[in-house]
Amino acid sequence: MQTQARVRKSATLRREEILDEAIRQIGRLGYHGFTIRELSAACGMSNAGMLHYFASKTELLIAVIDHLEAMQAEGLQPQIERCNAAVREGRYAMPEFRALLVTMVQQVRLDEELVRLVVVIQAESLDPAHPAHASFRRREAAALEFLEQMLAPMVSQPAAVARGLHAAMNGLAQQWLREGSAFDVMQTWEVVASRLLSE
Amino acid sequence: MQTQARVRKSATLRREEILDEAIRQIGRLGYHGFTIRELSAACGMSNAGMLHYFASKTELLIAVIDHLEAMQAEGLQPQIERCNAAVREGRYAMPEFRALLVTMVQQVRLDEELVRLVVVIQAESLDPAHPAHASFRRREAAALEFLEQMLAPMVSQPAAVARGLHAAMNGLAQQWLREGSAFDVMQTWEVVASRLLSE
Amino acid sequence: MQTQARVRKSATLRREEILDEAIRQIGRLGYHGFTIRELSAACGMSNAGMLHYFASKTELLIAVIDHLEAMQAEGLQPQIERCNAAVREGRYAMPEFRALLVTMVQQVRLDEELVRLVVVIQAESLDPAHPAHASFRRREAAALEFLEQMLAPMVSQPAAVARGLHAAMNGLAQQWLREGSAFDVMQTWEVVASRLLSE
Amino acid sequence: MQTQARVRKSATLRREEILDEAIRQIGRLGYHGFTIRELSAACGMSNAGMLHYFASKTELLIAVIDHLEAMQAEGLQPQIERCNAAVREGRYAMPEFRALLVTMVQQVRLDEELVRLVVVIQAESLDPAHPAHASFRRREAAALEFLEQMLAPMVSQPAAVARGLHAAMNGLAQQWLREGSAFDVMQTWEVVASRLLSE
DNA sequence: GATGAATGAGGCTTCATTCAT
DNA sequence: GATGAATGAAGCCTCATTCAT
Repeated sequence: MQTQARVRKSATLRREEILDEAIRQIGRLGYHGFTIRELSAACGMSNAGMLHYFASKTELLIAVIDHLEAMQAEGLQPQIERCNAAVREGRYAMPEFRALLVTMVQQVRLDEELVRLVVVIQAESLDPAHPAHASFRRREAAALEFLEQMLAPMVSQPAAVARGLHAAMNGLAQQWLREGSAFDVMQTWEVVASRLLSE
Repeated sequence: MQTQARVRKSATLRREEILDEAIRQIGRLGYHGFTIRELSAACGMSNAGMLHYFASKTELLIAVIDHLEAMQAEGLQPQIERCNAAVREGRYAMPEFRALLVTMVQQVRLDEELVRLVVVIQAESLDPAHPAHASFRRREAAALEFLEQMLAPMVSQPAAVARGLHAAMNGLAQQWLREGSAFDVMQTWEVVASRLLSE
Repeated sequence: MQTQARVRKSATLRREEILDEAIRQIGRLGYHGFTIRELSAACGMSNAGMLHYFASKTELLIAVIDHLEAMQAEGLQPQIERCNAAVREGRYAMPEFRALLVTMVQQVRLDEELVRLVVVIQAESLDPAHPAHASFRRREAAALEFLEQMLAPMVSQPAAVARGLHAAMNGLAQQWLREGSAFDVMQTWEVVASRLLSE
Repeated sequence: MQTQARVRKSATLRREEILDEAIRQIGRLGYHGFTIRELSAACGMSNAGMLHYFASKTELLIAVIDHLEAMQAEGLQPQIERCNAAVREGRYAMPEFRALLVTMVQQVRLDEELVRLVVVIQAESLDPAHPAHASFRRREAAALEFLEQMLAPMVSQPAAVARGLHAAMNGLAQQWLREGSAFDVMQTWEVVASRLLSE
């Protein structure tokens, strides 16, 4: 009866590995559907070994969301900065804003797994009892507020357009995930965004 | 000896009751999150009694989706018919089409629980292994196809606009559910639809 | 791959069987030490089958204690009644009281397993966080109060003697359990009780 | 580069600290209920760090019991010596013996935690499979033997009185622990011991 | 001297389901 | 038509322990 070879890795590396696999599994099955057992198996470690890094299923979800938030912020920060700069300088920020919107949708193509996670948890977390409920509520409110603020000098109904952009972006991402990348998101988004922004 | 209070209800009635409660629970917790135990408890019956009507968890989900499909079709059919009629008669169907779009979004307000179910299962069923995967894929494809077909004579990029409308509708529904009906969907939709449809 | 033969018994019978075995196991290992797995195995049923009758480990303990209380009350009730009667009638209740004390200690010999349970849980439940803490506190307070009340007309320091009787009874039971019934409890108790009661 | 704050303590000191905390925790939860994790946490060290001093849970228990034995012996030795001296010198040892008994019970008040440990493990170790079973059996036998031997020239039924004293002492300690020191043990003991010893 | 990483075993409990009644 | 009894599998988590560092 031989014991499984004990692999020993650095904590940071392990955590990253785990988060990576967790994004995949939670993105596929949601918080309710994924299991620690399968996750740890996929990470090549024991059930208990996994809980050494993230003490509970919920904690894992939180960590994954934090990770996601960080990654998305990182990718968007420069462009957001450029928008804010334009506003500060009193310039008409439309070009920067459109560039930002394009970048946001590009993420869908660049990191499909991350987007899948967002789309799945977003819907699952509608339940007030869901551990990510508050977090995603805040997230959405912030996004809508930012969009509206940017749109204020550009369009006549900034609040509605902000909601429209946000809604369409998410909806398109979901279409794209469902259809197995069978259509050109970027081009579709080009059309949709143009129409929503044109007065 | 007095007759026991008649708790025995007609099968059809019971099924309807169960489906009703199932919509609520699956809409809140998804397929993975809901449990037969809680569902049957909420229906005032035993675990096994419940499975007497729907033989398995999956079968229940299927039944719920069929029910949902029927209800939504019922609500939309007249308006769809009017659209098709206009097309058949060679008329410009825009007014009928816009009326249909408005009705679709109105459902969000009229039957929140039904919409919650759709939104939640839609996202959860992105997973190819999900029991509703195929069904929702078909559903979405059909919707997009119908929209595109209707839009063909109206706008220059019918496919993209169809996707935009569909995406925005779903996205708005989700916003509305998350924010506890804190904004005016109908008005927002008015703005969004107008912009997506205007050339 | 054959499934274990499904034995089906009446609920009351099962519950009794389970309680019986639970008394044995909890009496040996305490609440912290006994496991549902072993208990259910000893009852010839599955882990989950066991929880069909008692929903949790704690609930089982409570049930066992209730059972124990009932059994002990049943055994002592007539004698207690006789004591109370003597008091009511203004008689000197010493003979009845001594008979009661003897009966109490006799239980130790008659149902060793029950006594083992009491002795073990009594000590374990000193911890305020123990699920039987409140119950055993009440139990002891009631016993002491009853004893003191009975002793009031008989001895000069009824409170202390009550405590002494109660303490000695428990301590002797424990000695008897530890030494494997290697001495004569009844006779020892005769001596101890006489000395505690004699003025 | 500054030297890390010296948390490193002498091994003996650490051991003492651990034993001290172990007395508290085992006294509260028993051998089955206490966990190495909580114990080490309370000692401000890691799980593994703890096992560096005591290689296993059982070994810890043994060490705690040895410690306990040493402490109790230390407190009682002079008085026991005085008793033995009296006997050796052919004197009537009653005064010395009664002083010893008083000292024994005084311990209950002086080191509540130690007594709690004794009371809890005493009951838990009734189980022959308990790691302290043999040890506590020996301990009790020795105590009873000593008491009986001392009592032989003093009372007519030395064996029974020895058991009575031992039983009452333990029982009173338990009452005192359960009721949160709500009564005067010393005074109660005075009464009980007097009665047990008077012919 | 002490720790973090890792594990196998097992803890309680829940789940969907079966089956006899 | 409906239920209570029962189960195997699995779920999350905790435990004592080992081992390399």
